[in-house]
Amino acid sequence: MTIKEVSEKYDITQDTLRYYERVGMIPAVTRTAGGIRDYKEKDLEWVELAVCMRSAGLPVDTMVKYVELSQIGDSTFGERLDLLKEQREILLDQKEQMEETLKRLNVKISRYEAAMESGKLIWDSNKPC
Amino acid sequence: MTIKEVSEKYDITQDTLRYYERVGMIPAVTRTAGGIRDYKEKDLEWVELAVCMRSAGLPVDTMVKYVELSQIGDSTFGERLDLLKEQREILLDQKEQMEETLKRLNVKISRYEAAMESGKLIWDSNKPC
DNA sequence: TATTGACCTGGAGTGAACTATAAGTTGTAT
DNA sequence: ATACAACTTATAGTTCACTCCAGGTCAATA
Repeated sequence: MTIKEVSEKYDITQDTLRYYERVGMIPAVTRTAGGIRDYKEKDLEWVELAVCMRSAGLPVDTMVKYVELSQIGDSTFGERLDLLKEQREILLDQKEQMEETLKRLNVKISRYEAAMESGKLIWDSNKPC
Repeated sequence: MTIKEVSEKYDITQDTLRYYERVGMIPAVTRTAGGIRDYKEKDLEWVELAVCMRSAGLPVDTMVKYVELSQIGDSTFGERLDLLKEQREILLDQKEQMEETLKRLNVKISRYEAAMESGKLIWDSNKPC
């Protein structure tokens, strides 16, 4: 699969795909004799994982670390498991923070809707809401 | 309340507080005769809102827009409501994406745990998991 | 009144994650 | 064989959200 096809499949730019490979967020991609990238099944799986993790805000550094450990081999199982668990904790915290903010947004939206309906303010106008 | 106290209360730096004010993410803070910031109740509420929204990843620009609309007055109610609803949609999407990633992390973690227990791999070692 | 520490502004610097550019190579269609 | 699009690398530039610094002002204390 060419870089163009992969970029379309996962909706990221070719530049980003090359960047991910360059910094080690995915292992070296299979190449043709001429040096052109030819993404195989295993390459695609790494890309898919990278895209998924980045879309949740997981730092590039962390994925790089994970890939490095994977390249070393079975001896790094424990470390990889620790890394994954740590990231899960971070994501859970972020999710909670997001839910907190969503709750606030909902309160504000309700107030605005009530205010628009009744045609008048129901809170001090120089305060945020 | 001094900037030092506010920075401690909300656990952000004084520089960040000044930055938020400078870019308009919070309205101009009350000052003493000598020009020193003296955060009043309404200032604190704006700070608190800013911190909450930022912690969920809402862009600074968006908060700036919201503050600008608020300064204009009641005529911008509709626009503010639209802005809040739009941000809610974005946050909900992000939350979904996060849940997706969490699910993946959980699958990976389970596999690693199973592999460590049984002492052997249960997936192709050159694939991500 | 002098010193000291907290505060002020304007502007420059930083780190993360891309994103763009230039100059060259590969591969395909005529 | 030649044109030309799609690829390659190395490197520089951009955006976002801070973060730091220099040089100056304000205010409480000895």
